[in-house]
Amino acid sequence: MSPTPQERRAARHQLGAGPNTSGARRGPGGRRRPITVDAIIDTAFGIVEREGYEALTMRRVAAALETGPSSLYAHVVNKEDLDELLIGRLCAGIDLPEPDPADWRRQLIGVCTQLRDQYLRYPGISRAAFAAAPSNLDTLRVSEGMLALLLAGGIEPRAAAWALDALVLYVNAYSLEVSMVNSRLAGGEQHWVVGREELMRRFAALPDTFPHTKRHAAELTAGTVPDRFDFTLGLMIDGLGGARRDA
Amino acid sequence: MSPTPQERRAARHQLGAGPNTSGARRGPGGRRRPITVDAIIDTAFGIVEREGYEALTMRRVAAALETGPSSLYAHVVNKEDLDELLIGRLCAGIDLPEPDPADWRRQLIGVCTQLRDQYLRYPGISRAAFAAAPSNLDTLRVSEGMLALLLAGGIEPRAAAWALDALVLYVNAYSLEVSMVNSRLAGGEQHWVVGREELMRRFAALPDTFPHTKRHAAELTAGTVPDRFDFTLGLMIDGLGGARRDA
DNA sequence: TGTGGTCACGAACACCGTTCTACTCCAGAA
DNA sequence: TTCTGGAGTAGAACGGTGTTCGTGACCACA
Repeated sequence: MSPTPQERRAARHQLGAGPNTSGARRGPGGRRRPITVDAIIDTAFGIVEREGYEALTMRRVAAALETGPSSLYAHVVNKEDLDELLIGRLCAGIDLPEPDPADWRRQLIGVCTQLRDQYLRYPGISRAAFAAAPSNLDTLRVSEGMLALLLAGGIEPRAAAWALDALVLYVNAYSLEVSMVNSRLAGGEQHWVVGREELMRRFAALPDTFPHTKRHAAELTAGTVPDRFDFTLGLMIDGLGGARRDA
Repeated sequence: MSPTPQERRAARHQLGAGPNTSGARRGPGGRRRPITVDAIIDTAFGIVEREGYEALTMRRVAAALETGPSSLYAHVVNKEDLDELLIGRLCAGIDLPEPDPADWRRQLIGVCTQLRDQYLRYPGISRAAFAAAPSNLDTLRVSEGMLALLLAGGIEPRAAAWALDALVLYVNAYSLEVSMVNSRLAGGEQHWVVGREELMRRFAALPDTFPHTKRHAAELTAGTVPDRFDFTLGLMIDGLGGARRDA
């Protein structure tokens, strides 16, 4: 009766009319809490939050659940499937505002910032977001919300659709890069990632083949990381100015 | 006398004043061509070009060189190091135009397009570009060239530096996503990636919770993939309009 | 001719995702 | 109450990964 993992995955991509099957069944005697998809997702999130996406392994999840790796495959098709479930739940937690035509830019930036913060909370998970198919219902929900904001801002539908793609892609890429740099800063003792002042010193010490990089070493290394995020989002959204429907 | 792989890596990041050591040493009797860093890079590129970045394995490279995996570690520190070498050589092949203040936008788009085409020629290799440190001299050369174009366009240095980051990040992300979709289209027989018409049909069949996605299914799936690339680049570069130095 | 050092390579270690197969345990039928 | 079937669990194993260790061959030079 309970659907096989493959069926659940299909439902996730096709139509959300599934019965949801949220009744977490457990034995009355409570001998040992049975493995559920939700339990798998929870422990997976815990691992990623603590040790990063690189550490997210089927074996690690199974060990945290005090079982063997093979037990997971009764609930999850794949590691790829697990990734998709994680991205889905992450997207499900995003607040989508009611579009306000007078404030759509700030609203849009707010959604992107929520996404970024969630991605950064689980370092490296945006790598899984790259692989997530666009037909997943949870990610589609976020896309729909962002599309609504763009349309409320009077952006022409075709430009809105393409800008949506660009924004989502940038948020993913930004989060992935920040996560990678952070993890290398934390993990390696004497790794190749260097601090800002060291990077600036190194830029200034470059040969004369790099005149602009040398001269503007200060600007190149200036600004906090979130500053750059806001800057780029502004860049893209302001670039949409020419694509207004009423223009 | 010949530098250890670690020393070569350090030289790659610190100063390009190294003697280059391009003399591919080989035995006069020519019993068997010795393994060189260049030979490793060449065969690695071949593998990625033919079978994608996922197939790039130390063992695969070693097998193509008719040796064991451990033989590579005398010339290359790591797989990460090999990745960096690949990105470096790829960047070394990029043509950087002499900045023309009247044509800097087209020139900049041209450089980005070159990067994209190289990334797409070696599917999935942009994943390695994400991990490449910005202190690599070859990637720095490309950054320098793009920075020169932005400055020639009269963009304020700080905005130019941040826009540079944003552009490079977007090109990487775009290439990675396109590569992933392509590989899934080619590899899986009945995979989850669906064609455009099927995706549009599925969008149109969504429940009423997705009104905008339903209504604009045509726009959402319209346009070729390179069209979207040019659109986003234009978005970002046009958004720079307000950051002109002379404005 | 000897010798030292560089390089190559087979074997092994610890991991990974995934599958096969046996086994437990409980719900429902007789 | 007993039997039976099936769902869920788990151990062992397969083929793959990056990386290291120790051994061995080879060539340039003293």
